[in-house]
Amino acid sequence: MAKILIAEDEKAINDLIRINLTLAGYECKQVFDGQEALNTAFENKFDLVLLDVMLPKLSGFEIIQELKGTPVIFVTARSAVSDRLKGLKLGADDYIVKPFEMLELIERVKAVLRRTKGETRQFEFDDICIHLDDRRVFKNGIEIALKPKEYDLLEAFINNRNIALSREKLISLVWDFDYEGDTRTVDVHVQQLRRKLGLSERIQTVYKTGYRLQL
Amino acid sequence: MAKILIAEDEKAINDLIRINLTLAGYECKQVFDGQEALNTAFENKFDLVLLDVMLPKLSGFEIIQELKGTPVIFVTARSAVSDRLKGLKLGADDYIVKPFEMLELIERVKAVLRRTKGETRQFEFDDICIHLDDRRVFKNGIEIALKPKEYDLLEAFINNRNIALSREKLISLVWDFDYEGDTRTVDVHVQQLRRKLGLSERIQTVYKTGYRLQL
DNA sequence: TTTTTTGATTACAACTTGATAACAAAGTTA
DNA sequence: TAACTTTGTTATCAAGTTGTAATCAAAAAA
Repeated sequence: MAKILIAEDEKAINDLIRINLTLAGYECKQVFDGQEALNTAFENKFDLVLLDVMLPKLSGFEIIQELKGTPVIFVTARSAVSDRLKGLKLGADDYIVKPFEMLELIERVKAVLRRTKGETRQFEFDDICIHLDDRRVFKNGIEIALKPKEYDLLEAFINNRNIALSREKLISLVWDFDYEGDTRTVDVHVQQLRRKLGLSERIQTVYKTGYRLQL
Repeated sequence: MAKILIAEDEKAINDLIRINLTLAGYECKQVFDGQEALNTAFENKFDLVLLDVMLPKLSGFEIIQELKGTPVIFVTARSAVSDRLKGLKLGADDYIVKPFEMLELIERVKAVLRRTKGETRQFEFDDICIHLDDRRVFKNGIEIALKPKEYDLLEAFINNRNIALSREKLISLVWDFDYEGDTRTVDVHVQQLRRKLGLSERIQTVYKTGYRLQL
């Protein structure tokens, strides 16, 4: 379980973050000013630091320079564009602007942890394994060469699995979204996926509607 | 346009929220105590409820348990961590602590609505569950494949349940509404629904009139 | 440039749907 | 009861939808 340091001086926000990250399964430590943040970070090894830019005593910018090696997500008040740029330059792994959706924060935390731990994103079902990072697809461990459009279509199906997607929707997801009405393009590509990956059962035709990847 | 229920006993704050959300393009309904909130929520379908924790008569905590399916943002003056945790556990979609910036509230409202838009609307009776968003029907958890017209007819019955519908009315609801007089089309489709879903009892024949879905 | 690959489109085959007809069964009236 | 009306059910087939191989222009690679 990853350990996260929350450095944020507004107690209400700090608490809210802690509650949500705890619920999401992370172990959290709260600090409320820059000096405390630095001391705590030196005493313990954290997998990630959520760092408010404007902290009492030491600013986030000053702290990040000392945190070499530890991933950081900057938390900034709205609209300070220059702050964000500065933060990223100084080595932040991501930033998030207040006020933010908790789910968004959790997604970013997950993403940074995934990235910094060198984990690869994969998606698997049946005998199919999709390496999302390098866009390669394996069936029973054997790589199946998909053409770019075919892969894009597959990813669209995965991201919208279990729901029926109209041809229009698929075109807007995979193709450059303005598109004249009536073509068989989607159909042909769907057939390719079915044939190459043996997905006849999984990619279902929804008559008069479109297609659905059923998992 | 999304409909939002504002449950907040301090009239000044309630009005302030209403004014701002109305300006932001939402349709608002104001209530000032917990009992009223619950009643109003049952009478109408809201896309979101802004729920003060400390309401007269019924607390936000008590109300949220009854509001299954409707997104909730808790509004609280307390900063007690345990309150928020309790709220999140009970299913609040987000939290906002008074005093708050109106812009922040609007941002959160937007975010929650965006997120919950994807939620599935379902209609259930007996052992039948209808997923309205993806037009799929389950009986005892097993999907029953309905043809497009069959599904349309079922939805027409659901939307007009407990009242007798003439064949003409059904045709105007389900078919492209001009239609010459005397065909057995509706009858045949009604039989399909009865057979596939075991609705012989529920879809009643009203002699000389039409059919009624009796729930 | 030439060659190769990609992928949109066409054309037609195969399949699905659902309106209708035909007749059986059930209900109504006298 | 018989005569008649209304509803239930099955089978059929035209229209509409989807599957698929072949073609060819555009893009990418050599």
